[in-house]
Amino acid sequence: MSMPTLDDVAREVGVHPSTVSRALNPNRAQLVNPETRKAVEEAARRLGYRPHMVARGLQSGRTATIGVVAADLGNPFVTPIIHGITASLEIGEIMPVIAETQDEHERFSRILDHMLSRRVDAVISLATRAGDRRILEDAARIAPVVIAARPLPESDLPQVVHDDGGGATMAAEHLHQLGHRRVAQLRGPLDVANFSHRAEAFTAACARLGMTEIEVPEMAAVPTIAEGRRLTEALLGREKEPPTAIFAHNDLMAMGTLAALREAGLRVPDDVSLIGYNDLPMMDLVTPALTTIRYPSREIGLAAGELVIEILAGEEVKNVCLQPALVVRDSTRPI
Amino acid sequence: MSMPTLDDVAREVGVHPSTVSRALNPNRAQLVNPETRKAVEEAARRLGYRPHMVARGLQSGRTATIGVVAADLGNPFVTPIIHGITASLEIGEIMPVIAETQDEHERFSRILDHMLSRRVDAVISLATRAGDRRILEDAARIAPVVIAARPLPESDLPQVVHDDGGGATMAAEHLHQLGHRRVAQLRGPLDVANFSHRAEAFTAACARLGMTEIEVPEMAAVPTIAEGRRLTEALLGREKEPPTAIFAHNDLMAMGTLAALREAGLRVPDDVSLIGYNDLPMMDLVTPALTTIRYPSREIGLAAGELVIEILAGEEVKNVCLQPALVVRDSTRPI
DNA sequence: GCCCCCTCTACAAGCGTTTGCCGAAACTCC
DNA sequence: GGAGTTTCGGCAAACGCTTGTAGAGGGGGC
Repeated sequence: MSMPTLDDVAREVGVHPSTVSRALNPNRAQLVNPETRKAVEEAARRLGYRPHMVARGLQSGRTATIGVVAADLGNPFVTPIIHGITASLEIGEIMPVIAETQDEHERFSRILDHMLSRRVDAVISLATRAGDRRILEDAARIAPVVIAARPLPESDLPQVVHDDGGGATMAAEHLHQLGHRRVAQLRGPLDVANFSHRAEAFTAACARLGMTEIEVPEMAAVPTIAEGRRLTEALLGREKEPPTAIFAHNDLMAMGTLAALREAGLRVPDDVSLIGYNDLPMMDLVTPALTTIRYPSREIGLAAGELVIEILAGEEVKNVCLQPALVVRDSTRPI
Repeated sequence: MSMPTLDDVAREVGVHPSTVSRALNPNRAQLVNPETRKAVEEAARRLGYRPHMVARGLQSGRTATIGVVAADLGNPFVTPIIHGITASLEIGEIMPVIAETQDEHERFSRILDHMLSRRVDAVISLATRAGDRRILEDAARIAPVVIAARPLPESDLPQVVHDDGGGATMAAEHLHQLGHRRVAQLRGPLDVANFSHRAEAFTAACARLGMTEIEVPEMAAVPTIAEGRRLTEALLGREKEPPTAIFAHNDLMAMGTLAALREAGLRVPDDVSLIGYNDLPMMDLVTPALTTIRYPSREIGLAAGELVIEILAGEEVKNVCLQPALVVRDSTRPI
């Protein structure tokens, strides 16, 4: 169960541990005689020596580890982001350490503490909410923090985000172009910046385009299928005449809307057009195939990983903002 | 950027670092005078002291970290498992370190090496293939290894798996009960034990129930939507008369089958019944809603995490085998 | 009043690396 | 052949923490 150390290899070869260390370190290997080096490598292989990254980390201050804070790994939206992160990190042999906040502030704080304790080389927050600003900025004084997926407005922290306002505007324009004039949006929790941006931009676009936005006073606590259903039911219950189109702040809620509309005897897109956000996997397979705004999840993850690598290399970095794209399928149609 | 250490706190209070260490360690705190302890805690808080887990890990040999090896985080099948793992690990304040093999053996081996180098306290392999037996058993001599999701047959390593044979049998029986007599299965890669078990059990059940199994000679390299489509097209191309029902080894392939059948002008379930495996999220939302065998992903993850905790606590553990369940929806119907 | 015991804290070693410094040997050059 | 340079490798400190040991001081029992 216990693994050989540098000392063991050194004893085997008959040299000093520091020599072994040098021989095995590509950057310093030219400091040792090729023959010794060969002998060391040979012995290391024979004994099955593996560097003790923990010891190295203590000495060097680097753990080749980054912390990834997600809100909820059960949400199909986050996986592709993490997938992107691990893909870009692989080159640097960095591995992500993952934790979930469940969107609870206190838990977020604990996780950040924990990660700093572990001396991760950097942290990527995918779970940022408006109220988390303080703890994130505090953490950033200890280790580099990258904000990804959910923006933190007006912050100096490096960010990898997406033009949520642009996406919501696309949605509004698409509906307008199809002739819709009475529309509604189902909002996600507004302390997640993506949703507040979407909400504002959509409302602004409605005003600009002369569409009537039917108020849906409530917003989702957690933007899930169940919440989409609930909000839709509330909307239908309140309005004598439903809107001709609904913009759901994400695809999950859109799925709930679909179910609620169906139950209310309304067909999509014949009676009501529906547009989502994110373009989750399989959204082309539901019926009707969902018109949505594509959110570049994997690319966000990739960019976040690359940003981290640049930061660790000491480079000057700039924020990244990726663009949405309208994906027209079958859930929207001309009025 | 540099954080206070035990020494800093000790200096602040005017005691020896070891006293600080004890004062801050709940298990040993009764060894120090309550007043000193109070002073220490106070100073630690004031300075923003955080224990250096790396140093502690070097000393204690424990990193409170486990390695999770997945094949591909892009596959919606694995996320719920990881979700379950992090949920169960949270209690022990253990965090998972994640890497992806992309189902490449060489990469798997590298990752395992890497994780052992990091001195993870244990490894959970979600990416096991038949050819990985050796490296896993070697690794298990260094750190506890738990096999989850994909079984490793006839191994002494602790496993958290699922009765794939039972699930495939359920599928066959369901089809038989609906009156189907000519059926086919689309197989995943057989060096992943789940698929070989499903394949064997399905074939056996067909024989037992007197159903004709139409051979699909090829199997998927990677069981994706595209592969499902490809296999289905191959099947349709070869057979003058298609089977009346198809069992796809997972839902992803089933989605591909659905598309291929539709393109060939065959309706599901009217012309061909289709049953998948896994019950991925949203499979109830596609059209037709997919009949499938539920795979308890989250529970597998939870159990794997719990198993790790027990192993680390030195307890004797036994394998876990969870049961599948038939989920009947709209893609199968009586002939 | 002496001894013993108990409570509390200090000391130091050790976990496995890395790395600056120094010395020994070998080589170069005239 | 001697001075200077290079090459190679050993030594030891340091990274921040835990923990066994030991010692100082105080209290209690007789």
